[in-house]
Amino acid sequence: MRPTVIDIAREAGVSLATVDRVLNARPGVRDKTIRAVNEAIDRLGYVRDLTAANLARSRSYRMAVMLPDTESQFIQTLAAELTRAGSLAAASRVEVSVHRFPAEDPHALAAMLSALPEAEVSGVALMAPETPVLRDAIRGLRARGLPVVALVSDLPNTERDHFIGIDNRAAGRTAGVLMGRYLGRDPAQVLVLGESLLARDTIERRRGFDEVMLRDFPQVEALQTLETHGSATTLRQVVTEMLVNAPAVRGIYSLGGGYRALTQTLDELGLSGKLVVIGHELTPHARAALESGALTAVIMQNIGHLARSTLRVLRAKADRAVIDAGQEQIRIEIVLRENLPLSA
Amino acid sequence: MRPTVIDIAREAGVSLATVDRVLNARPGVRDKTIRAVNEAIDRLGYVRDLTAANLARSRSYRMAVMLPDTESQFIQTLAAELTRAGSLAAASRVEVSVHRFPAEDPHALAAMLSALPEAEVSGVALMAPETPVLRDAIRGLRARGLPVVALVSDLPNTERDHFIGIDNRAAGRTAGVLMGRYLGRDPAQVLVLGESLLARDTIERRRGFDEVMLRDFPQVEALQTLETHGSATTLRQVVTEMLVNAPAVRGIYSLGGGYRALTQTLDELGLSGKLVVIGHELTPHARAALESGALTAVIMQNIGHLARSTLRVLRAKADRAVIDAGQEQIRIEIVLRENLPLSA
DNA sequence: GCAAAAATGATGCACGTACATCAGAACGGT
DNA sequence: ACCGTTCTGATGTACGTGCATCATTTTTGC
Repeated sequence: MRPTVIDIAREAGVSLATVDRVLNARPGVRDKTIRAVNEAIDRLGYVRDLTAANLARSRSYRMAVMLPDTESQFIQTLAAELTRAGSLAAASRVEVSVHRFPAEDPHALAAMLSALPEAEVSGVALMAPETPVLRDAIRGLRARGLPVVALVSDLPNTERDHFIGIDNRAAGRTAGVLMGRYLGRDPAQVLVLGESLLARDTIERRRGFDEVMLRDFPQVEALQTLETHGSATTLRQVVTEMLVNAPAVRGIYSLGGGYRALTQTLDELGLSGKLVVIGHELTPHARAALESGALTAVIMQNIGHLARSTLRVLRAKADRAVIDAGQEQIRIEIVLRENLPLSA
Repeated sequence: MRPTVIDIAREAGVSLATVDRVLNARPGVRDKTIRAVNEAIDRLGYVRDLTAANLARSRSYRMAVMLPDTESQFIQTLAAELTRAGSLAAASRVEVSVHRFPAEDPHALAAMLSALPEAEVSGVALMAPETPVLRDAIRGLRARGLPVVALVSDLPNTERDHFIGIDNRAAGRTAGVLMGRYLGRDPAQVLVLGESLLARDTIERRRGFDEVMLRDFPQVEALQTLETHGSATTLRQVVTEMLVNAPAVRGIYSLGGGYRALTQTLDELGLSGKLVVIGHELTPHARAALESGALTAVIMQNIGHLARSTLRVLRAKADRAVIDAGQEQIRIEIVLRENLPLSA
């Protein structure tokens, strides 16, 4: 049988109340006694039963997740996965509420954060660009004792407890090295597409991509980022124009999504499968394009993992428990047709 | 507040005992009453609190894992990760015992399996080649009500409940496509190294590799697998001999580990960084070789994930709970220097 | 050596469910 | 309407820990 607190008390020659005080770091215990209890714990190999502990605490966790109201495939999937992870975690007393804020309005987000019902929320995850207002809002949350984690895009200069996501610069480097090696030794040009030049993740990826290109593949010229503003028409227009006028273009690097418009355009130009095309995020269209050969590789982060990790980390932070770094690290995954995951 | 069984009883107009009978599918409840209770459950959105349930059941799980006694880096890491995952899971009443069996003796494994203390074990995971004896042993375990999962290498023709690992053929294809594209359009030869030609995973990888090579890269010739028997001396000998005599060799595909001897040999020949070298499993030596450029890419499965997944799946099976397929799928990961994970 | 302060003990309820027992109610068949 | 069977209710204990209260002991400061 597993030892319980009662066994510890007997072994250490103290009362149950004292063991409890030691276990929960409550005041009013002499150092000597603390040591005696800890030694008993070690001797018996006691491991606190979390299920019982949580039950007794009758603690439940409500995690608030703030996402921009952008309607990109990525955000939508993330929201869905968070909700799904939340419904599975309901059995462990974790509830998730996903909130959306106007993407371009940091003040609105800050207002939402300070309006969170203090007593009912035990953790906050947010995906937002770093602004002074947000920094203050996060400091306010932390002051109220709430753990805060940055999601997808880091907030390095704030007091966030943790970052859950990938290093986008490294992701860009990864895309770069694949592009460079796939293109080979001959001189070539690469088209770079981005929805918006302002998004931090896009900038970071581009920076990583260029870094590798300049260092390892001087024969490849990465052209200036073409902005599509998320519009299929714009994308088709700029891509067509570039490809018709620049025959040296042998690769396309898409910093974001927009696979449908891109593959369609390539198809129309009769170039499907003839260029090295690398993008980010494995959307359903990206899957199809990988399978057909229109898309060469996708750099992705596992969104389901992202969602589960968020809940686990927030919970661990709320409990002041340790985090399994290995489990929570989000990998920069390279997806080819050959290693396509079976499901989303 | 979350509804509890008491709320359900009140809502359905029945007693707590009846709700309990319905929840746990115990006999002695009329269909009509069952329906009434289930409707109340739906109306209130009741979710059974697993922590309380398990506590009350005072249920604990002992999972037995059977691994071959091979001393490869991979197996050792797997064993370590399983133990680690087990110590973390101890807080949730899960215990893990890792057993080793003589790699070449299926009868010994079968004997160990049938000797498992029936009442004290609630799940079995095993990594072993499929043999008739093993098939029978697994059938025996299942008959005793124990869930059985295959680990790393599948046992498709047995009654195992689940397989946790990657499709090695797809992993071989992934290595193949990287090799082919990295080598470019010029004719080239590829050296293929394997520790043993008998291991099922090795065979599958080789098959996947050849499949892609023949289909997509006819200009590349994959040479016959050179057997190293896990010996550094043999490896050095065969690799040196081949590389000196065959100047057309521009790539090396290592079906298993043995990175240290390989990079050392390449170094001696002054070929470090000049060939496309692709291998499997991210050992500490592989990390170093990736960082130095001696190794081009590694195809891996996340061993920590493997271990955690094993425990989660066994537990879910023991509880007859549903499995989150997305979370349990082990990915075929491509690791380059650019997307090296921070830790193991 | 005494009072005040600090440390410890004893105890009991709470958390949400599992499970067992026994009494009593509703049911179906004759 | 009677009986036996099948359902249902009422109740209590248990699981391992959290947490609070109050009594008691030990330590500390002077």
